[in-house]
Amino acid sequence: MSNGRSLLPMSRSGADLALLLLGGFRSLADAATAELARRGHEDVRPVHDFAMRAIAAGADNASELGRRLSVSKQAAAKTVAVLQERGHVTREADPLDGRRKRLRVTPLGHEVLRQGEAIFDELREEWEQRIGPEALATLETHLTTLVGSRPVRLDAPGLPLRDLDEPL
Amino acid sequence: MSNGRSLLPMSRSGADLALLLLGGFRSLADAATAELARRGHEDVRPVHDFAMRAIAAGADNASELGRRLSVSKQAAAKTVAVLQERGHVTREADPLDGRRKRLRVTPLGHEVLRQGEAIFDELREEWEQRIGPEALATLETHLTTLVGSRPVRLDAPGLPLRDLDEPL
DNA sequence: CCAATTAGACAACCTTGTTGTCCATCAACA
DNA sequence: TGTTGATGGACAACAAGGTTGTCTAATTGG
Repeated sequence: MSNGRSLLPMSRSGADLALLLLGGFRSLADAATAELARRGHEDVRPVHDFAMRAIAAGADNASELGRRLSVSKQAAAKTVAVLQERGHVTREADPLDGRRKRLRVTPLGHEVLRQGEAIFDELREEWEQRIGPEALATLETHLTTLVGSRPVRLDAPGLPLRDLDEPL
Repeated sequence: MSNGRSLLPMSRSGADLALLLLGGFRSLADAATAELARRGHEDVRPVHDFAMRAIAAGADNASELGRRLSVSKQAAAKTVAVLQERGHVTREADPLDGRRKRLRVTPLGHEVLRQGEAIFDELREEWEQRIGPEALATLETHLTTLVGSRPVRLDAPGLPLRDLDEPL
């Protein structure tokens, strides 16, 4: 009686659960990336969205961004470089601190953020229609309980968790 | 009554849902990788586990492995190379087909698989204890409905989905 | 028997991370 | 004021895990 439902033909292994979660994420992320591309914003990945969001939320220099994203400042700087190249953020010298380059999300960047958000919300609604709003809400509640609010890194699943540049 | 629970301070955005799913996966995967390392199997990532499982399940050459993992045969070959180097799989000439190198999971490889499975199952049990077995089962059922049984790729979330080597 | 397909090797490259080093600037304190 | 330490950023080198493209050898099918 280790499992009262052993008659149902469904996955009960921990590994399958993990794959299911990953599959869920990828479904959403891939669909969103594709849709964003269709709307004219090529090659915007979750990482970019996430980074812009952090910048908009106050991480206005590369080092700070790295800290928020739990990533080295060098990695953050690289991401910033591509965002800048695409015109999604600007970098200008900080008049108050000669070391800093102040980051700001451009109107174009904000537009991308807005559309990304809308697309994710549409996808979520689709899911609501498929399993019902209550079921989805419950799922979210439980996941929140399980995952907690630890910061989530967006990079490749399976990288070793290491100490980062200048740890807190 | 668009949402009967609007008083609860929880996420209702599609992006948060995605992050929650990713967070769930990473929680499990990171914990499993760490625990596996603690048990003496350093640096075994989900990709390796997944690949070994496919090999054990019959993908006994690199090209076939690539197909099963939805990855180019070259990428599969690289993975095989590290598995071989670690003594988790062997590669020997196929006597029936001079082109093929037949892959086989070694006893050590099987041991890693076994332990990995056990660890994931333990993690799942932990989750069961935190939200209850029924809740977790429901969550799995719903997720299965939503993501279906499409093959899930384990690589970095956010890579563009492209046509692969020698498409089906 | 020849043409097409397939397995694998090899090389070059991309992306997104990581270190490590180095310099300029700021902040703090004797 | 001046030295010392911390911080921001740039640059280079490298790793992991993907991708393509090209090439050879072996097998398979007409």
